[in-house]
Amino acid sequence: MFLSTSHNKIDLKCRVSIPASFRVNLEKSNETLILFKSLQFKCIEGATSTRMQAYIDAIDELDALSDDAFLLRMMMADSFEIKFDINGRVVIPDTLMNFASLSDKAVFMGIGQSFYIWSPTEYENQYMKSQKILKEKGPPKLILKKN
Amino acid sequence: MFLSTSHNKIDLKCRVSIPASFRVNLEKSNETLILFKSLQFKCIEGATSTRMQAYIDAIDELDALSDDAFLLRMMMADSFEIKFDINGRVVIPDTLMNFASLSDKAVFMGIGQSFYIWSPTEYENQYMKSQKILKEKGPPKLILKKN
DNA sequence: TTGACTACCATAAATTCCCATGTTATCCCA
DNA sequence: TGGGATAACATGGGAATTTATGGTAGTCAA
Repeated sequence: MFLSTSHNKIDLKCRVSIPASFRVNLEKSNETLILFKSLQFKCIEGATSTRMQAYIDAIDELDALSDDAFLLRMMMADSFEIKFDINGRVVIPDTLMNFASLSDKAVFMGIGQSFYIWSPTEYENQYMKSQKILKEKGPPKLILKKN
Repeated sequence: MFLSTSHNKIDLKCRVSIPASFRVNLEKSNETLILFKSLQFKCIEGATSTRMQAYIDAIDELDALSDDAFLLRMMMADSFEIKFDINGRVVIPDTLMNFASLSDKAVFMGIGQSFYIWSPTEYENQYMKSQKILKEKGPPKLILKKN
């Protein structure tokens, strides 16, 4: 489970510490980390190789000739298998730095099965948006049910 | 089941004892504790990892672009897997301290499947509110499900 | 030989672990 | 039933570890 949010620094070599709890999560399940462009947002998504496979399988379910499938494949093509240094840092590939408009700060946001890496401003926007939706529409139905 | 209410101290390191009965509850079922921002109140909610996993699984079931999925992912970002120290204390993450306006006292309130952590003043407010509703509207109609 | 990349070392700050202590609750036996 | 012994609990503090991050030296390729 990837949970919680943390703000880490990106240095001049595009190195950044992956939050310890995320790392532990990967080590526990003995998984490698994949970074790729989010399909929905202007951010990087991080997931285990297993989870990545699930995405790829989902694409196969689509009509192979459809525009959707085409777009998804193009997005997936920019995915990277990431190695850690001895201190738990990774280097974020240029392509992804640009895609997510990252410079010197990264916001790591655990969303359960995977996590997002945002630029601080983009993160702020999304957070505000969530607060607005929550105010207007209230919490998701399933939350209310289980209480 | 989490039941009863208790008032505990939060120290300078943001540590607080989880009421023993709650702890026993978690240990018995061999669960880890998750703390997160309540979607309905200005308080922290505590739940088991199993329960949280159910929410995570639910995200995949939803339309990935829907508001509900969006809110649930945000909820994960504001959730923390919490470890106990040898004395049954936990550290409350800064984000949650701020969200619930906690400083040096916490009110633990068991509500069955999960529990709330309030600041004393916020707890007082909610309690008064419940008393007022009870007076005006009378007790709630409760329909029990058959097992 | 330069530039990019990788592996490793160093350090300060934050976090975790564990021991100590007072207080409350529980037990047990007269 | 009273009261002392014992255990459980809540809380404080300090030592040890982990984490995030800066830096340097070595490696490979152009």
